[in-house]
Amino acid sequence: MTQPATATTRRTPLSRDRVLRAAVDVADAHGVDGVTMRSVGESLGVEGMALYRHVAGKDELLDGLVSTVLEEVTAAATDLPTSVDHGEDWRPVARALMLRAREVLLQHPWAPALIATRGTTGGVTLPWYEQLCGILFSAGFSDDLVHHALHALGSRALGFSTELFAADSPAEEDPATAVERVRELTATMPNIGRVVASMTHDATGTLGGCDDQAEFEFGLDVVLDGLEARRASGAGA
Amino acid sequence: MTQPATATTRRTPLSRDRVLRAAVDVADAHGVDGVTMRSVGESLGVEGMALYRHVAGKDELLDGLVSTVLEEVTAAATDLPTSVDHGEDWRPVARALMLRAREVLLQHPWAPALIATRGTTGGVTLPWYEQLCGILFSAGFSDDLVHHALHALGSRALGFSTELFAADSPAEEDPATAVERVRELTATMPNIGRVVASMTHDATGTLGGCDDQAEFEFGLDVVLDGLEARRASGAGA
DNA sequence: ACCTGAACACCGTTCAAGT
DNA sequence: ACCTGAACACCGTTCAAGT
Repeated sequence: MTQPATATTRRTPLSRDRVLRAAVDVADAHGVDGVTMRSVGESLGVEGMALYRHVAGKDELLDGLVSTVLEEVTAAATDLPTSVDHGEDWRPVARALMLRAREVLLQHPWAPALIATRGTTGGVTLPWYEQLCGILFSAGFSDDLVHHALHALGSRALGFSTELFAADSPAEEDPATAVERVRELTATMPNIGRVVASMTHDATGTLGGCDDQAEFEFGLDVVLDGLEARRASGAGA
Repeated sequence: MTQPATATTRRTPLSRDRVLRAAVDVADAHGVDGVTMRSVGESLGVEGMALYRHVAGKDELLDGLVSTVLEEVTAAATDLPTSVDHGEDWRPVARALMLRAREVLLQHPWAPALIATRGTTGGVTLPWYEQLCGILFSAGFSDDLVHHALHALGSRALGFSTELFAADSPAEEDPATAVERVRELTATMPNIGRVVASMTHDATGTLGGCDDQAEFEFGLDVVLDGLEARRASGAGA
C-alpha cells in the first residue's frame, strides 16, 4: 500500500516552487480548504513539517498560491499583442487579454475567492498590467484614462465573481416544479418573475440557465465601449 | 475578572438570529478568521458548543454571516425608489442603489471575500434585485437587457473587489524611496511607470494614492452609460 | 429545553533529534 | 543540509451529563 516514490522523485529536493505547485494541484483537486501543510506535504511524499524549510507558514503558502496562479495569467498573455497600430481598434486586443486571463482563472475555481481575501496581489501582476497599459497608450489613451481603465478592467479580470445572482436553482430540476417556482416568484416579485419567465422561453427551456461566459463578455464589452467613448471624446474622467 | 453578565442578559435565550449578529460583530472586530464557534460563544457569554443548538455548524454559520450582511444591503435600499417616471433618467436612481449597497459592504470589509467563497447568495438578495429590475423595466429596458444588467450590476455591487491593482506600496513611504521605486519601475515597465508618474504629479504628491471610491464610481458610470446606450438603441445584447 | 464538560480528530507550528 | 517525530495550542464536532 505504502508505495514508495521512485528513488529519483524522492531525491528531487524540495523547493519553494515545487511546494507551491503541489499546493495548486491540491487546491484544484480538493478546494482551498483541502490545502493543509500536511496534505501538501503528503502530495510531495514528505511530512507536512518539512514545508517550513521552504515557506514561512500557511499564510505565505496561500500568498504563494495566489502568486502562482497570477503568474500563470501573466504567462498566458505573452503571445498576445503589447500594443496596437495607429488607428487600429484597441478593443479586440484588450478583449483577448481579458478573456485569456479569465480562461486561466476558470481552471482554478478557488482562485478568485482566495485573491479576494488577500489585500494585494503583490507585484506578479505588473507585467500583465504593463501589457494592458501598452495597448491603451498606443491607442491614444490619456494617463488618467489609462489609470481608470486599469482599475475597471483589472478588477474585472482578476476579481470577477460568478453567479452571485443565482437563487439556488437546483442543478436538476423537474420542469413542473420550475414552473411552480416561477409562479411563486412572480406573485411577490413581478419584475424578477418577468426576467425569469423570459429566460425559460429560450431554446433550452431550462430555468436558471445563465451563461456566465456570455454575461462576462457582455459586461466586458460594455466597459470596453465605455472606455472607447471616453477616449474618443477626450474625457479624462 | 470573570465578570458575570447581568441576570437579564444571561437569561435572554440564544437564537439563530442572536448568534448570527454576534458572529457579524466578531468578524467586524477580528476578521473572518476570528470567527470561531468558541469565540462567538464567548461573545454571547456561552460555551461554543451551545451554538450547535441554533446553527448546524461552522459552515452554516458562515452562510448566515453572508445572509445577514446581504439582508442589511437589502434593508438599506428600502428608502430608495423602486421605479422611475416616464422619461426620467434611470441612471442616478440605479447609481444610488449601487452606492448604497457599497456603503453597507464597506462596513464589513471581510464580506466580499466571504461572499466570493460561497457559491450562491441564497434568496436574500432577491428583494434588492427586484428593486433594481423595477427601476430598469420602468425605464423601458427589454427583458434581455434587464437580465444582462442584473449580472453586470449585481456582480459589481455585491462582489466588488478593492485594490487588486496596488503593488504593495507601504502605507508610510519616504518620498525619496518612492521616487526611486518609480524610476526602477519605469526602467523595465515604461507604461506602468508613466501611469504612476502621472499619479505622483497630483495635489497630494503621494504615491499609490488610488481613490477606491472614485474608481468604483468611474467604473459604475461606464456600465450605467453603456446600458443606457444599449437601451436607447434597442439592442437586446 | 437548553447549556456544559470531556473527549476526539485534525490543523498550524515549534524544536530537538535523526540521517 | 534537509527531513522526521513528538509535542502543544487551538479548532470543529459529538455526546453524555448536568440544571
